Amino acid sequence: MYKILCKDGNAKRCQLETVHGTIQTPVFMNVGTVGAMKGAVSTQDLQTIKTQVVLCNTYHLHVRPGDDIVKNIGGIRKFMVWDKPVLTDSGGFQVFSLAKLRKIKEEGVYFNSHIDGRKIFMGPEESIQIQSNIASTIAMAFDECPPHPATREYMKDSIDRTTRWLARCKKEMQRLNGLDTTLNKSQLLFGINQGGTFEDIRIEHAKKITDMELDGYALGGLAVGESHEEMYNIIEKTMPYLPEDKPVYLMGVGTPANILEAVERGVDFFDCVYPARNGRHGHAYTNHGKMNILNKRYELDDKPLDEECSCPVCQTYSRAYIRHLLKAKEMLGLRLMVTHNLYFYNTLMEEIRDAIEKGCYKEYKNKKLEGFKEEM
RNA sequence: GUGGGUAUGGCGCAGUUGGUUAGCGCGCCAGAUUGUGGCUCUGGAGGCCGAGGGUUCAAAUCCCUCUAUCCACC
Repeated sequence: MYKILCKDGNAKRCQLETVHGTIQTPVFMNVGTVGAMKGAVSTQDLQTIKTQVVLCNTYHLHVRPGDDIVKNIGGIRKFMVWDKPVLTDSGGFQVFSLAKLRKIKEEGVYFNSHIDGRKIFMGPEESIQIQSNIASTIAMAFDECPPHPATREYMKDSIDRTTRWLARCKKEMQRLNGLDTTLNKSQLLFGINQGGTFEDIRIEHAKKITDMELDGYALGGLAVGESHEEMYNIIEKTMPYLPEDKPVYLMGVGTPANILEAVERGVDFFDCVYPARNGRHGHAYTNHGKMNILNKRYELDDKPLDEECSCPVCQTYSRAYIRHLLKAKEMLGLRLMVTHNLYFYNTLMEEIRDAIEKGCYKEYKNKKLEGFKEEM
């Protein structure tokens, strides 16, 4: 079901066939943590901005509305009215991002809910059960995303536990996919490689999880504070130890430049909160770099966010108007910014796929990176 | 008209018994943010403290006059 269509250097143009449709890679998954894109972007809007996969979060959906409710309604895709693939993150990242609200034990993680403080236990089995209830297309293994920097000792203990958790995830997934009551019996499971910036730990871990024969693999624990060079180095050093006939997902990354570099090193899947979060905060991504629309210089600017962009927002609204909406804290401003940014990212991925097919990825990448450095 | 209150950056306010370069919130101007808590954080600009005079080594702070404004009463 995962096919390599062509390669250009290490850059891969592939497709992943799933029960919910075929994903063309490299792909940027659009983050909709609680079953909704932030910024009032509807799943109807997603059709026009070329979204292929929506990423939801296990922990967040478990806390609210509850995965039992999602299952009762018929799964997350029916719930949010989105018939294409959905990937659920396992809650592993919340081990990192909600560090003050949790305790890690061998059996799993004890959280205090960020909503009402109540105790929540999530281990590998629970995470997979929740993801099965949500009925996403792809489930992620429950891991620990270790902090950066971390000592060698901490990192070794952490990835050993993550490996043990992965075995439990796989076992639970096999059990659930065999039950008649399961909504998506073809749910895929991706394992997550960890090891921080320690090359040898990364490689050792990559070998171990490759042996466990999962449907796909992810590089986790990157873009958590290390430099870009360290991140690119880890990708380069680790990729040879992950199977080439399986998709690879670089979790939580990143900027358009990060994505261009990672694709060149063979990565298929990406996701990042940047286009949505930075959009809400006034940053528009354009072919000429990142623009802070809140800056005074755009007060009277009647040009679109990006003159080379053909998204519905750029066809209609001016920088000055969008700036005004954000200043006035109008919801429409957030929506227009996020819509444009997601369209920009999705279009970037389309161009990347096209460049790989044409065998001119390197030239495309360099030209693109030059453009990002230009001043508006 | 009488009595009382208040005048401090664009707005709203702190400024202790007078004591070094007058603070705070919002706003403004910038910057961060990488498997999302519609957040949060970090910088920066901007004030002859209503006007004039006096007391004092020293006044946003005490005294006098004026101006503006608010409240109550006639």
